[in-house]
Amino acid sequence: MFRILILQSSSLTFDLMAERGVALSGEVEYRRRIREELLSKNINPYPHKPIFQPQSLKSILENPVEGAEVALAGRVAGVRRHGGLVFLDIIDDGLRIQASIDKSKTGEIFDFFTRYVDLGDFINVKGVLYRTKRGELTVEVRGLQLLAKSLRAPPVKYGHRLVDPEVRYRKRYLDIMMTPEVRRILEIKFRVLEETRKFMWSKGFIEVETPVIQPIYGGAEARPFKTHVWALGVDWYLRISLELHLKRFIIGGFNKVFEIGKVFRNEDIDAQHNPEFTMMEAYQAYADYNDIMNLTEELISHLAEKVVGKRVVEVPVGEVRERIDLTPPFKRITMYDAFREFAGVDVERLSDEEIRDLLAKNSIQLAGGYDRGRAIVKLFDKLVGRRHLIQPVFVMDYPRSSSPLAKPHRYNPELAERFELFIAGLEIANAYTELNDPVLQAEYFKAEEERRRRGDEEAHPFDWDFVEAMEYGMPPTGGLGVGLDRVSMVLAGVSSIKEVIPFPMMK
RNA sequence: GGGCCCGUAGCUCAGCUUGGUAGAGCGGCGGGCUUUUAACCCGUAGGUCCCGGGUUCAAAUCCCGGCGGGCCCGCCA
Repeated sequence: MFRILILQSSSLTFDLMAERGVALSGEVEYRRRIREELLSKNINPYPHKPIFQPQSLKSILENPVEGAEVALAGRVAGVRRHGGLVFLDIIDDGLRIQASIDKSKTGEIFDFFTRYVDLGDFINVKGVLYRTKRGELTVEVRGLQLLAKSLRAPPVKYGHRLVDPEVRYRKRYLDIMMTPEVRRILEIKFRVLEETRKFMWSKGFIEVETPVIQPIYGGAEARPFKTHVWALGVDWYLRISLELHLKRFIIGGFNKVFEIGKVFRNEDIDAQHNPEFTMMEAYQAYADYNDIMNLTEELISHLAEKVVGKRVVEVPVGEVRERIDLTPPFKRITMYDAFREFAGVDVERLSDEEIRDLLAKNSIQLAGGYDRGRAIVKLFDKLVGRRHLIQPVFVMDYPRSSSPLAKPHRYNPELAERFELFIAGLEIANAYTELNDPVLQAEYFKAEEERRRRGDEEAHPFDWDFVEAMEYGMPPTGGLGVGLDRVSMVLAGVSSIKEVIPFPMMK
C-alpha cells in the first residue's frame, strides 16, 4: 500500500544543516532518524501525490454520511492514544476532523502510524465515517499514507496561540498553522481585497496597473524608498501612492479606473503603520468629492456586509472596545465645524499669531516653515485627532495649502474640496475633487518645492511630466484612496495593522 | 527620538529584591491504557539563563554597554 520510490542520499542535507549552524535539537534528530529508517525500508517520506484521491475536508463536513467511505489529506494536529485505539486530529485548509485507528481492525496501519507518524506530518487517509460515543464525526482509518514527514514538532498545541510576537510575525506560517483565529483575521483581509474588486467592477470601474518603480514619486506626503535601476544606472523610487499615474489614465480617456496595490512609505513601523501597505485608489471623470463620498460609504458598508456579515463591528480603541456602526449615511462635518464641535476652537477666526501660539502650546513643529493651512491640519490631528473620530465620519474641506493635488473649494478659495474618512480613530480614506487646472497645479508644485527647500523632506517633488499631461486637458474628476489594511483592521476588530498583514516588516 | 517593562528548556513562565548545585507545567521520548478530544497514569531526556564587559572567592541574580521585543508618548497618512 505504500509507494516505493527512489532512495536518496540523506547525509547531504544533514551536513548542510550543520554547515549553516542550524541547531539540531533532540527532537529534530529523532525525526531525522525516522526519515532515514523510512528510506531504508524503501518508503518515501515525501511522495509526489496521495494514493487515495483526497476530497476536500469542507465537502466531507458539509454533508457527512455515516457509513460512507471518504478519503482526505491533511496535517496531523493532535494524537490521543488509548492502547490499541488512537484518535488523531487532521487539519486541512483550516478545517479539522477526527480520525481513529483501531489496532484490532487494522494492525498494520496502527503499527505504521505509531512507529512513523508524528505530530505535524502530512498524511493521506481513507476510511469510513462514524460517530463516537460522544457523537463526534470521525473517520475510521482503513488506509494510510505518509505524505510529508515534518522534522520539527509544532511549537504549541493546535488551537493555542503563539504568544511571542517575534515568532508570530517572523514565522507567520506557524501562527497561521496553529491558530484558527489568525487565519480568520487574514481571511478577512483577503476577502476585503476580493470584495473591493467586485464592488468597483460592479460600479463600472476598470482595474488597471501602474508602475511601482518611478523616477519621481508623488501623490502623498512621505519619504520614499530609493532603489537602484541597474540597466539605467540611476536611482529611482518606489511609489508612495497610485494617484498621479491613475490620473494619467483619466487624461488618456478612461473614465473610471481603480488600482489595488502596495505603496511604500519610508516611515515608522507601529500599530497603525507598516512601511508597505495596500491601497485602493479610484478616479472617476465628471464626478466631484460629494459623489466620491457616497461611493466611499457604500463601499465600506458593502465590505462589512459581504466580509463579516454585519454592519456593527467591535473595534478596540485604546483600552475599550467600541461598537461601531458602519451603516450609511456616515456623519459629514467640515474641518472647521469639527474644530468647533470637538475642540471648542473657532479656528477660522483665529489670527496667525493665535495659531502660532497654539502650535507652540502643543509643541508642534512645522517642517518647511509656517503655513496657516498646514498648521491647521496639524492642530486638527492634535486637538480633535483620534479620540473624537470613532464612529464613521467624513471630515470635509481642508485648508487649500495642505492639499496641493486637490481643487480649490467652489465657494471658498481658502479651502480645498477634500475629505478624509475616519473610523475607530483611524484614517481610512482620503479623497479630492481633483485639481485639473495645469497652471494651478504647476503653481502648487512650485510652492511644494519651496517648502522642500526650507527643509520639509515630505513636500511633493515637482512633477513636470504630470503637469504636461494635465495641460492636454483633464476632465473634472473625483478621486479616492482607501487604506485597505486599515479597513481590514476595523472589520476584524484588531488594534494592530500587523494582524492584517501576512508578513509585516520586522526590524 | 524619550519613558516604562520584558528576554531562563521546543512553548508558557517561576527563580533575580536578599549572589552559593538550573526549576515547574505543557510539549518530546520510553512504557501502560480500545471512545478520547488541552485525554489520563508512570518513567525519562532536554539549558549559550539574549550578547559583551565589570564587581565578587562565587553572577540567571548586582553594575555598565549592546542587541532583540512589547506598551505609552513624540514623529508620521
